[in-house]
Amino acid sequence: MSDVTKSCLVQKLSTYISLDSVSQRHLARLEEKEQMLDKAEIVNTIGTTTDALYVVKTGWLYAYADLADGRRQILRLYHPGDVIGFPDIAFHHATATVRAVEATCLCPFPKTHLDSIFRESPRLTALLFTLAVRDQVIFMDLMKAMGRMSARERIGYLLLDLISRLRITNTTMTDTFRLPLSQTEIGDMLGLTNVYVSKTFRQLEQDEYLERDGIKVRLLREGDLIEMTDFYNRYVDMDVSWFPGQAG
Amino acid sequence: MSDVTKSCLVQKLSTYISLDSVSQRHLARLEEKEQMLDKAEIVNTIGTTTDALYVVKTGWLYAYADLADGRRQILRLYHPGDVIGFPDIAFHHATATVRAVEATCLCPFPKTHLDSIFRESPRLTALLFTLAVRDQVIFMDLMKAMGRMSARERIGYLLLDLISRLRITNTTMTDTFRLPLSQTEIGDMLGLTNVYVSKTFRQLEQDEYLERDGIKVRLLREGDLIEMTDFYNRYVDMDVSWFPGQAG
DNA sequence: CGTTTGCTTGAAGTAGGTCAATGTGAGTGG
DNA sequence: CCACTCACATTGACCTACTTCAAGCAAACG
Repeated sequence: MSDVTKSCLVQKLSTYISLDSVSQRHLARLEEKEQMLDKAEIVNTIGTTTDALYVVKTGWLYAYADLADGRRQILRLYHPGDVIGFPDIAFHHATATVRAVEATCLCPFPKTHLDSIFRESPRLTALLFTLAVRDQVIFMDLMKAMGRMSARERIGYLLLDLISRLRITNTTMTDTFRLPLSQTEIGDMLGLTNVYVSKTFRQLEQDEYLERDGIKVRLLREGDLIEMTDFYNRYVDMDVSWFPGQAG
Repeated sequence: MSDVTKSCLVQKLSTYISLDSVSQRHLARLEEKEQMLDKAEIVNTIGTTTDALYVVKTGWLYAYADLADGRRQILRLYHPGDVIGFPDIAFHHATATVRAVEATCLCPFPKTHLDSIFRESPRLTALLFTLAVRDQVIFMDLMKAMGRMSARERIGYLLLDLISRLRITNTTMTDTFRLPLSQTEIGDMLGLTNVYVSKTFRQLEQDEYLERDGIKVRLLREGDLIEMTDFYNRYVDMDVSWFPGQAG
């Protein structure tokens, strides 16, 4: 049982619903194997075929796509307890390249493990489905930021999103968190240049929205940031009331 | 049976997998009722609670979010055969406002109908899950466009996405389609102003990428547009090979 | 200890925004 | 059938948020 309780995946999913033993057994199968990655190492390349998904055990990663002329868009970030590769189960070829931000530990598992979850655990299925559509909502929030917000607002939005995600599993976290992304990477997430990210960060610092200390960021006026960016925390407040009941 | 074959939902889903009679019966339940909407009428407002989802029978609609100062982002478009409201099943409150682009017919159904699909039809569940993650991929494609592409590229991307979606159900369509969106709405989808949308459209016309005739658009050099925008058609090429088999 | 990677800062350029005027077709009431 | 309105498209002049280019610096790293 200690193995199960150590799993970030189980820990993350448990914050939403209680997991019966059948569900826990299904989830445990997803973390049977381990694979270590160095900083900047690539998990899977866009356009290649792959049968594997991954549970993130430690470290941050991101999925991105390149344009022909070198422009790059980072599409999503993965933290411990997240599953990499759901989008790819819908297609024959990987739709994005995934790269490790830092040294990382992953647990690969085959697509077919999902199949058995769909057949045997309606409750877990409902949760996975709900998380998939919740991710859609989070993408739409981000689209609102990218389409209609200034650089300052976008960066504020990103910081709020990050701290909210980290709080899912780290309930003791207050206003400070580790941000292991370079400013070029932040720009590639938000559609900005590294130069302007730097300038905007300095401004936010000067206006006392935040403090930085190396890789650490401290949000000084989170409430003001929330108001500035019209931020809504999608990581709490999920509706699980309609889920099918627990299996025996 | 003629009722079932007339359903855009069944028609759309049938292009991906064969639907057994159990699945068809489940889907038929989603279109038992009908509701008409006028142009510009609102389906549900952001922040309100709702128990209903909707199958689109005829007409276009869109979901959007407003910022405090009047800026607006259109988040997604709905066409006949699409389901409105999946994102909302994850939350207690609606995450966006949905409005009819033109006169529209919807079929409302309660969340609980999904529950029974999850329990009784693993194959349909797998399809719905796959469509949800496919939508994620489409959002990420759009994010790439919004984050890293010029106005010209973004508009090209939108036109390609639209024509590809329309081709799912209208297999005879060639290079011309009806575009009932105003330039303000197109701008609100792509993070541009109506003024610049107008200027960019004129340029695209002048460079002979397209022709316009009132509400109709004709793509003259679709291949060049695809290359320009690095477009990948996500509406074909889905992987359904891993789905659970058909029920009896 | 040289090299690389990332952050900062400034100067100059540009894609797209803002503002404002004009045109135009679709509806609507008389 | 006409006059009026209204929503939408177009166009031009001007503006600015962000980019590009370039240089200098600090920290990490082999």
